[in-house]
Amino acid sequence: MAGTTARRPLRADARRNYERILAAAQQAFAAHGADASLEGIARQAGVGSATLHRHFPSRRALLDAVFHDRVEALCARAQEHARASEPGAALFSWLRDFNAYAAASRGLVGSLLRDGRDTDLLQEDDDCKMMITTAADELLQQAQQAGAARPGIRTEDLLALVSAISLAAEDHDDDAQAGRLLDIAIEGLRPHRCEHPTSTRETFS
Amino acid sequence: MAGTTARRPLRADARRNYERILAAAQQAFAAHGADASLEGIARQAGVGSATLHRHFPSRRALLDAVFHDRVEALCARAQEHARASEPGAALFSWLRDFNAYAAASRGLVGSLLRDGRDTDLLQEDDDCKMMITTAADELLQQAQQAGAARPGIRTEDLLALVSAISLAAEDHDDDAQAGRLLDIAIEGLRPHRCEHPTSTRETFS
DNA sequence: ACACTAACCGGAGTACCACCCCATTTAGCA
DNA sequence: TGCTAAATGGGGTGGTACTCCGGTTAGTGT
Repeated sequence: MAGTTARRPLRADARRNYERILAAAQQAFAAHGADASLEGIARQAGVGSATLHRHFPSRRALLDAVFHDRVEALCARAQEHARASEPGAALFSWLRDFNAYAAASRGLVGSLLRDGRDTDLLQEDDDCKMMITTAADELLQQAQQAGAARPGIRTEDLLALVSAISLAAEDHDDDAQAGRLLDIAIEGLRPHRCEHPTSTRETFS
Repeated sequence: MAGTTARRPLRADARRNYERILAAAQQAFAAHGADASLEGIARQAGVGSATLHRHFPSRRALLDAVFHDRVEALCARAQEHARASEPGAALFSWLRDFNAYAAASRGLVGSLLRDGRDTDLLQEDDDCKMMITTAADELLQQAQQAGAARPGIRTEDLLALVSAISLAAEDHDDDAQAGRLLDIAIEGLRPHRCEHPTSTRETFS
């Protein structure tokens, strides 16, 4: 199930066009945001619009493909953080990474985290969201167990919050703002220090 | 300057059409979000699309007009809160009001708070954003002076954060989520209680 | 080397959309 | 009641997403 890659080797010309479209889309999304013209991407790639729509049935699918590598890298960093730092620092550092990745590739968050339920068809290849959710979930749980994050927080809310922040900063094209908003959010994720003066000190070994 | 209303009495039929468009837009935005078809709104209002574009040069202008009353009411509530509660509670209650208003009228936040700098023309009648900014600024400053909110926070960031939250919850159409995210954000706005044990006690009279 | 077939292509077509031009209509006033 | 400036909206332009289908080509079997 979930046969995202290579159900059959794909003919040489098809693969060539696929790559061209991907390259053009990467440029276009970077230049004009996630709602760049698909028609224009096809033109730029030197293929007919039908070809684009055949390879990528929805704009969402195209964005997914374009950002797949980046998302993979981001999730890899989550594991690095988890290995290198204590749980709280790992989570918070990763959130900043998330923000940085979002700022570096416009439209990534807006399209990847935005729920796909408005599109009538179910996303079969929604790896990106899945990957990020898994990564976030692990970091959050570990942080919560270590007492570095409030226990009430849900993974979906955490992701919604940081992606909302990245999206907002993107709209205002103010990268510094994302950092400031993230500061506030992170402060809000921390446990209330004065209310539980006992349990927040030790680090579980 | 800033002649937003009635530069000349406006002919009777013009005003009639203006109102019709406004009513149709209100319905359409509620039903299909802020990116409802303007063409459709004109059709629904029984006027030509040119008439719509004459009265409202940009989608933004139409949204501004549609939500003007609601924004006014929201700002009025800010003053009520300021009068009735202590500064911190006033600010936080108002943020929840903000969220509730946003949830009640889809597209309000997304369009009103989204910076207009992508549209080439300057907004001459951007009352809504101005009004909200003013209201938020006052509540925030009072809360900060009373030590109920961290001093580093900027009004623009506060608004960006809460509107991002409302927007995110709107996208997921999950009203409860907005509340949870707001909880986190508000916690992040509060001063670090343990770090400044001295100055947070007295209330400026 | 060649032919055959399924995979693949892309131009042309449909159905939307925002926005504008300008000939026509109409409200308000003398 | 007649005049004129204000207001109208049909229709045009140029853009978008997405689909159909006749033609082309890659890969395979012989």
